[in-house]
Amino acid sequence: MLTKRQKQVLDFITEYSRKNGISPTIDEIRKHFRLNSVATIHQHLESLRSKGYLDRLKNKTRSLSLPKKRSVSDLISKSSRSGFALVPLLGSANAGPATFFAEENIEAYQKVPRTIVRKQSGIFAVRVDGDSMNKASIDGNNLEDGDLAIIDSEYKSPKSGDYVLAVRDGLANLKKFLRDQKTGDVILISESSNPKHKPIKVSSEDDFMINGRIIGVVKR
Amino acid sequence: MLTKRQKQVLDFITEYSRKNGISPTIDEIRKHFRLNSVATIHQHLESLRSKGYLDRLKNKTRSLSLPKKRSVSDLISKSSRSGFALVPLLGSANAGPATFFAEENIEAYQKVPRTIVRKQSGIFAVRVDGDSMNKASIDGNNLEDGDLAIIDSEYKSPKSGDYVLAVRDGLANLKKFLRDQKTGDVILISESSNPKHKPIKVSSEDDFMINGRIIGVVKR
DNA sequence: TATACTTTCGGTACATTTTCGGTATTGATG
DNA sequence: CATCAATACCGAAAATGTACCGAAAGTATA
Repeated sequence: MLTKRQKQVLDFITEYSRKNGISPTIDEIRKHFRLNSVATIHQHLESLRSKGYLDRLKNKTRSLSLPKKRSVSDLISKSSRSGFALVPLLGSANAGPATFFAEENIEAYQKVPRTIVRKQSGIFAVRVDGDSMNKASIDGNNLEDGDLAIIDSEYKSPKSGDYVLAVRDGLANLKKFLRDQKTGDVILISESSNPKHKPIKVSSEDDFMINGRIIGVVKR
Repeated sequence: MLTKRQKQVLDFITEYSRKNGISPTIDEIRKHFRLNSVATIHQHLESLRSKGYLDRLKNKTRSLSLPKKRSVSDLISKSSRSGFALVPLLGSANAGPATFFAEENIEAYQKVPRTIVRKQSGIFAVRVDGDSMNKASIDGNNLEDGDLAIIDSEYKSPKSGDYVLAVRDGLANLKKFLRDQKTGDVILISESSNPKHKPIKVSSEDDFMINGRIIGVVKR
């Protein structure tokens, strides 16, 4: 299909674009190959275009682009049009340290009905791990092992009775949030069939923070 | 596609907004680039807007905002740049009817290391349901309940010994594929610690089809 | 209304792409 | 072997696009 030189040029454009976020100018390509005329590169680009390996606009600088790969990005845009949102799944709650709010820790992008997720941003999902909340009810669903809890991370000042993702001493947990009327103390409840999960009273010295509210459940 | 300068301006706006929670004024952008006329910046903003990289309100101070669209496709391209692919997760194998190869049934987009997925297309994931393959070993991993099997759907002519996603009478199953040397018959094996799973001999009348080969496992 | 911003206008300099006519090299083919 | 076709390359000029300017006019808002 492609000649050796054409492939070299295409590879260079691909690499350059990946590194810099924008495509090179013809002259930059010329320099890279230590040629003397931009006309040469221009010809290669024209060949690549006619063979379908490259898209470009007339007379526009840095307008080279690789033809779309049909598959994934197509599906993505379709899903967001059709009543679903894609929210990042950030591992398990009730499990590891709460350092997981980093991009590297996105396991997957979960399709969630728009009936649950109405906002555009600030939403993520965590996997429910264990039985500590299996009697909690969110929109009629309880939170069982393996389910996904959908979290609104922009809701950080919970009211008594809210279900939240709480981080205490670096550990993330799904809990019911209660505030003692008199003392103002925060109490975290496990709503579980398993009596070993006791309420936790948060003292002011604790390294404590609410990471968001549970706004829905996706059953496994 | 953006020009170099346009990209610089967009990057500055993105950073500034992230840091300050509010977008910059045109004059602040001008200062940052040490230019002498706000008209220049104004032009860049107009270009960015017309290319869909920026939303803004007329005559409103600090009304620049990044369109929501960009986030997902950004993540996609980022994830593919950083050693991962996003593959659609199409429900459970060993479970329902094999009608799930439809777009509506995508549950999520799973991040999978490029060490497993080397191709651009034709890859999807299914959830392993049950213990029927828990003694199978794929790259040293066995297939336990809740794991994800990564399938290459463009590999439809398996060799004896391959692990495959097979569909028989409308039911999808993960199996080991064997072909009888003499008769040419196809036999599907469950590699399980549970002896109740018996080998299945496929007769030519069966509605039978190989949907792809298991190329990897993502442990849960 | 004062002032802080945004928008519009006309114009310059420079950067980049496109076009044109032409040479050199290679490999296949009658 | 001569020839043809395809590829790779060149230099220079023409055409187009991009980045920038200063000044003035228009809008939002305290």
